[in-house]
Amino acid sequence: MTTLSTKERILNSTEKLIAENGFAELSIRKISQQAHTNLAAINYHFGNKQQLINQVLERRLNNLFQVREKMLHDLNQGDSQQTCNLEQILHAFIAPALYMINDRHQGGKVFMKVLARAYAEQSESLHELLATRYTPIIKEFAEAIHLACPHLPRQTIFWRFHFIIGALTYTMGDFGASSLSKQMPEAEYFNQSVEELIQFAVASLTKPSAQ
Amino acid sequence: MTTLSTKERILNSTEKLIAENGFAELSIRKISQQAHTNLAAINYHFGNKQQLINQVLERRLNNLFQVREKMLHDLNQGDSQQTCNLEQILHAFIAPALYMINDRHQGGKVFMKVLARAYAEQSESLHELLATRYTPIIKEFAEAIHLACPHLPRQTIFWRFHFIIGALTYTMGDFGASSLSKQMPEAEYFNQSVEELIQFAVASLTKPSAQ
DNA sequence: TGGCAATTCAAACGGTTGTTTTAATTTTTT
DNA sequence: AAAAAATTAAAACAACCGTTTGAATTGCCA
Repeated sequence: MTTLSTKERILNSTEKLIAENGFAELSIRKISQQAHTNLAAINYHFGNKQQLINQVLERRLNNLFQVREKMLHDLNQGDSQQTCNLEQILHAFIAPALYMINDRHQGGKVFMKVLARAYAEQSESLHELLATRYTPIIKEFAEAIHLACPHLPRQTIFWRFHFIIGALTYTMGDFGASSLSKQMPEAEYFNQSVEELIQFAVASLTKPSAQ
Repeated sequence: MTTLSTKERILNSTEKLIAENGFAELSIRKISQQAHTNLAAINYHFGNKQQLINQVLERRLNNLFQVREKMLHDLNQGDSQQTCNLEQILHAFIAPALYMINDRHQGGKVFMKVLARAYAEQSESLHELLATRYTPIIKEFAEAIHLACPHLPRQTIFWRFHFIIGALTYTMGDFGASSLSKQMPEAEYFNQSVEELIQFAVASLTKPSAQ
């Protein structure tokens, strides 16, 4: 166990508290207590509560989208035709998010609940973050899917990709609370959910659109 | 405009405030103000804040699941084989939720955001409500899907139905906040989302599992 | 080692929170 | 019309909220 800086301890504690009790019960007093620091340290390091929450989101989202983008680009690199397997594309989008959950050391498991909650709260800062910084990557993925699924109209792809993101977000927030997880070891449940979600996404994009 | 009872006005105001600002900013003072009543009226009619929130959830969920169940049973009635069209089954599950959103008079549009937020907050009362009262209906739907999709193992169906519920929940919470909606009239956007989501769900259950 | 900057700390600020109490008012019943 | 019950209202409760202030402490560079 390495010693963490005050700033890091505050970020980790905030993440944990949001995941456990939601935004409604979050207070900087509880945060400072959990982080074994003083109340004023939060305002000193982050300005105010909202900016602290923003940094909790940014810290991990930057990493997540970076990994996704790298995995997608590595696919294009290997395939000279610029068109790659649909399953690989969806893997590049879904797996980093779920692997993040399983990585206990980085605390990603905790963060994914934070992310799901921020979605639901329609946090302005999160919406802005996604709209400004991450839409380019989302569009890159949509474009790659379009190349892999020429049988589907562009608009249908946007819709279905939207729904896939929904299923992913919902599943991430559900981890640890699902009744299914009690029927098998957690690790097995996790691995299965990754595989099932990817297969689900592939299936949803494979069948030609009706009409 | 009929005159509503104090109790109804409190329920409606609570629903609206959660939908607009989330649970984090919800206070019974804002509720009583919006409902044009006194602060103490809330505790008088509902006991405390949490019980009020529970009733907000129950009021509409009871109706939603009732409609879903009726539509599913009507399908089984008409089809003597007990096996009915997959699209019809998914329509019976998805459409009532989205129609609820579009029904302004009943305020369902507002409620669906509340529901999406309660999901994300992992509200204990909501989880209990879903686990005790509504799992039977969920299982009925899963069983109907199983009959309509004999090519898929039972467990795969449970997974994919779970993901479909995720996509539905995510979409419901997204209404009014999506950037897509700005590109076309709201009514058209709504109708299209219903159709696209059903087609998405059908597609995800049509392709045989990859094994 | 002295001095300067960065950080931590305790204390207090004004406001808001959910809930309770007590009195006034309305509605219903006798 | 009188009495009883149900409902609304105003006021106060203690507890907690996010933020600020100013002094104490630490770490770092000269």
